Amino acid sequence: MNIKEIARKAGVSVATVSRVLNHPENVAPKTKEHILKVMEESEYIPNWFARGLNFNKTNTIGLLIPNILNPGYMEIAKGVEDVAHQKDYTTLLCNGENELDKERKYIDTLIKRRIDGIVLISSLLEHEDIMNIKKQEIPIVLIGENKYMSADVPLVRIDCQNGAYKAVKHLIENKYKDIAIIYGDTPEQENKRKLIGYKQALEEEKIIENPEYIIEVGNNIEEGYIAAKKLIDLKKPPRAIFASSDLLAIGAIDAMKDYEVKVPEQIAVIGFDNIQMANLIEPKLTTIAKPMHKMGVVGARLLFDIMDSKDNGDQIKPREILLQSKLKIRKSCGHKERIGEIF
Amino acid sequence: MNIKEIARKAGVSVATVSRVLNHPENVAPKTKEHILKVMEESEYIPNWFARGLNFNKTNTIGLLIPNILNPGYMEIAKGVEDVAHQKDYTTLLCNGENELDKERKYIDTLIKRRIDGIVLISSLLEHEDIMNIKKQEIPIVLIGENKYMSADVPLVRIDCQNGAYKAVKHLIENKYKDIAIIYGDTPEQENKRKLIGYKQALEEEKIIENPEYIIEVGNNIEEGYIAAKKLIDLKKPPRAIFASSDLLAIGAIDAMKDYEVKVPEQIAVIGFDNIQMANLIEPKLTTIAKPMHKMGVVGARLLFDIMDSKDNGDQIKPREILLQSKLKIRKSCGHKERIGEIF
DNA sequence: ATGAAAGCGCTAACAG
DNA sequence: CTGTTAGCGCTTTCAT
Repeated sequence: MNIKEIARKAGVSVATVSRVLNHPENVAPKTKEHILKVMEESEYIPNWFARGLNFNKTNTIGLLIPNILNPGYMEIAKGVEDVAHQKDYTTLLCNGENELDKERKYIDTLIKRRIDGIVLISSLLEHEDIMNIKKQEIPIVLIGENKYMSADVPLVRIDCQNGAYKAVKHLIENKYKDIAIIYGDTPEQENKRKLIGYKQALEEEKIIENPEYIIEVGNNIEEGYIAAKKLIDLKKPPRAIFASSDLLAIGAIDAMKDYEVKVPEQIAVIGFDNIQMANLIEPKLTTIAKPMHKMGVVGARLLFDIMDSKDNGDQIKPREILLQSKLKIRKSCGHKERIGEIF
Repeated sequence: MNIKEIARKAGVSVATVSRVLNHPENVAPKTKEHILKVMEESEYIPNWFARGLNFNKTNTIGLLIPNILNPGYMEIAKGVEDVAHQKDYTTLLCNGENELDKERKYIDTLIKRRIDGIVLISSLLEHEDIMNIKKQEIPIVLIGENKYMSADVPLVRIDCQNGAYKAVKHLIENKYKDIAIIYGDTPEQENKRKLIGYKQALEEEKIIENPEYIIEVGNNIEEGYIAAKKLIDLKKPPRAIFASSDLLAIGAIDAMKDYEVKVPEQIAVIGFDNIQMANLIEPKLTTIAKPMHKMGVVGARLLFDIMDSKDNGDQIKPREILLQSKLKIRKSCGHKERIGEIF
């Protein structure tokens, strides 16, 4: 069933049929009605390719994420999708699986399919890959700390420094002074920022940094465990630990359990990320929550802004949008207040 | 950059260029090399729409799932994606959000985009929706218990009856006899099957059913809690509970904690689904694990089979594929053996 | 082995 | 307000 047949059945020209599809205001109401009815009856669906060939637009954006099984990333993805869906765009979700090759292959696919824009979440792509995309004149925005970063690509990210600062401040407000940090996220940039935030908070309170209290590790539960063990074994162990990720914090708490150090009575632990698990372990983990969904929403909006301005031919300069994280008070820092929880 | 320009640059006709893309064996090696080089230099990317317009094929399948934030569904999705990706197909992931309207809208989008096949996971779609898809001659397969089910649409699902049977058998093997069931998943079909499996196991062991031990509820933590409370309060409480979902089991365990009933010492609890949380609560939940990823893989393979046979013009009759679940022994049933866990 | 040309289904400029 | 027609970029017969 194609436009020609509809035209024939309706006794009009293909142009008129096409018009009711694209500029219905330019068609006489009566003819329009009639054609619409014929379309309905014939269950006509305009050929996607033929339209695309004319418009050169797919109404599709590509979204590359590192891991679709990670609910955190999917929250961002949902944010992107929500915006896209509302604008009648379809989202092509690509699972890079944290492998550069896979990511590259997906980008190729996206370019081949002539998607209208790309959102990259924490991707491993390098300068040349990004340049490839830009060469195709495909609007692009990065969400989260990507491996490649520069001022010429728009970026939405979390203010990790401030997040870390807030975390440590919270510890201090709860009368902890001997505060250690276990840090070591990928990517590097975030690490540094968190460390800076930590130092900033200490400094502000005139607490002198203790190098023994600063431990850099890889980002997983095991290393959190090991690091915490080290801290416990110090001559003068800290009274509180700021872990730069919930995974590390969970590892740390695990170590405390094994060595019978009470959390938070003897040592307080605060994490970062607010992963689901944080609310399930005992004691429930106080942590810094990142606005994942919002990142997606803001990133997608930014992308659409760029796409629009590209359509209008005006130049838009790449922006960096900084989103703030939020302190989520639970039990692991012994604070009196508590957020209401499900069970 | 289009085929015409390449032809001009290479000093050949567009037909020849097109041939090196589609039937390279029909082009003289030398010309081929040359054209390939020109393409490379010009960074030529064939127009997706123009090709589609000729081939009438998108190399894309649609995948509708109820909730992208649910890692369980995403595991299935990953299975589908893995197969598709390997076959050089792109997957369009649609987040139905458990709303019929949204699902319908997505299906429309998919049909409009002329995707080559559809995988539906636990969808709410009804008979007429499915018929709509079939009318377009789009191959389709269902994964999991969908609202609409009939023998004329291929289906991949879990053998819930056997899963329930295995769960109850496990309890019996651990010397429990007074076994209650709390059941109430969506969708209905699964419920029934689990109840049947439960009864089957009891019967086999000549255990007489106690109607007080059979409680039907909605599928959430709270109702699990309430149901467990009821069971505790019985004159003769059960010694073990089979919950038809981990959510219910977790609610039940929660109730036990509140009313100081020891799990598994006083009452054993077994769940169903093996959600992530099952491994995080205390005591770790023994449960029935469904092969989610495999469901996706098998479903996708089935879809590609159908698509292939459609291309070849041969008829394939709809099949139902039944996948088995697996007992995951942890702590909540007091079994001696234990599966090794991460921490 | 290669080229000319028709056609895939639709849109839009142009003419009326 | 509507019809005619020239493309959009590519594939594929049919010649040569």
